[in-house]
Amino acid sequence: MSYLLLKDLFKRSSELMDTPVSIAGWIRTLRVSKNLGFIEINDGSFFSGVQIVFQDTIPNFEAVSKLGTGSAIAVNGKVVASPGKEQAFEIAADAIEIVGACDSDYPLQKKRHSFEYMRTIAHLRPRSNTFSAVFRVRSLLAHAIHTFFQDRGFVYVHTPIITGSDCEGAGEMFRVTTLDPKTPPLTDTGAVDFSKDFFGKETNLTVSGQLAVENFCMAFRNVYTFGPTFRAENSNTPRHASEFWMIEPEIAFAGIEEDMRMAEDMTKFIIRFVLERAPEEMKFFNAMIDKGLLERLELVASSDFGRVTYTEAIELLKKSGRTFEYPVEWGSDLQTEHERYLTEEVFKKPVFVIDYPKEIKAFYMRQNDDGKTVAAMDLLVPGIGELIGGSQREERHDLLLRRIEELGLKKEDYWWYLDIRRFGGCPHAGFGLGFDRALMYLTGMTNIRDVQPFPRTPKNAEF
RNA sequence: UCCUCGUUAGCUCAGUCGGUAGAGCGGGUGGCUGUUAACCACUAGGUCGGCAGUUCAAGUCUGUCACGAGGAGCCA
Repeated sequence: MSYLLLKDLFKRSSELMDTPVSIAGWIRTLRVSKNLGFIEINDGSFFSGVQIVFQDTIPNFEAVSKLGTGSAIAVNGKVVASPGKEQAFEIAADAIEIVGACDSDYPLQKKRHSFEYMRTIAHLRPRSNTFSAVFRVRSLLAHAIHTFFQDRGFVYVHTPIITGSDCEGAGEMFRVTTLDPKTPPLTDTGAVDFSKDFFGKETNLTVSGQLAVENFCMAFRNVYTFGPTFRAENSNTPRHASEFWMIEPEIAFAGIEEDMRMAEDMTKFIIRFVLERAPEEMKFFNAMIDKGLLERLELVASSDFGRVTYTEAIELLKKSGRTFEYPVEWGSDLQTEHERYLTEEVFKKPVFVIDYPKEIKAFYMRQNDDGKTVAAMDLLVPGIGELIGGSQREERHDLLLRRIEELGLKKEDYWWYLDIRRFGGCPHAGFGLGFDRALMYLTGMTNIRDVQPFPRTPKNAEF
């Protein structure tokens, strides 16, 4: 048995007019009077649902009339022009099969629910308009990312999810172990003996694929990793989750300029890709979630991104005459309020801030000739602030080693990372983009928990 | 982790000065031949987040814990 997807029904509606079709989906709403009724079903393949009209001439009229929202049905019928105002066509049903009835305590109603409530029914929320649209766009955005890089010859690298290095340096990690927490093996000094653990050493879930992807970059030139990352930080904000996806491209024989060009091209590409392929969803977000969304995305997709050095940015902020909650001073990191001022009020478009003080950036970023700054870049965009963070990597073995020692890191932990600086090292650069945050930016959704299918946050892993 | 605000019917909320609880939607039953969050009538449904305290009396005041949301920090 094969049912037409509603996506295809809508695409081919004029050609299918007055012809028989079979469709299947879940009831969104049902209205019935004495001897005719209306059902709207949606199968998740398309933003809109389709209206089914049924008369008491179908054999199970009584049973169908009693169905509630959420029931699964299959319909044989004919595509006909609709006299109603809300839709161009509808399905005149010849037969309706009740595939799966829905208990009366189905929690999704035909009205607006709060996002907070929807999070408590994460197994059902993809059946609602907003979440249905969010998760179709999420899938599309992943497609866009892969298309952008694959079309440009990048090699997709599956960097490990379980890592043996605790040196990725980006926050608290989740430990991976098969040891019994009640009676772990102990060393002579009483510490847990991880040499007896599954991998023979301490292992964790990855917080970033960057160090691994840099190695592959030294073999394939242009690579990217796109996968889940994990942070055990107790962050309780609408922008943080304990599990999230990151995109991390890395390019060899290239520097910060090429890195920025790639970031700009990719940002514009994914926006256009989603606008073109999910116009119904994007219109819905613009109307119901975030009124300025389409205008803002069009602006970003069509403008040349600005450039400013960190030092210049500090000057601009100091001269702004604005009082910020956090003081502006060379050497301290830009706060969200500073970033938004720069991109929204000074430049009024996306802007790269480059050449940050080395003290506030990671050890692997390439030192500039001034000895004070590193070749780092952050992409700031209106409405959200930082979207992408990247850098040219330090390819000079001696300088990288010195930086590791300055920061008190253990060079033994980085032996393989340092090795690629000895065995044919070359200038290379890359960036990281939080996939879920990019999706928030594209949809106007303001909480990361509402763009992830089953979000993991502190104290929440119910689903 | 810190600060602020919340938690009352399945959902969204109201509840006055402290005096034993209300609406809309949803559910159930019935009605209706073109509906669009259909409509109309009837109806069931509550340990007011937990625990302690003040009081003759607590949904209402106090303390505390849990959970949720927003802001901050950390960051993606």
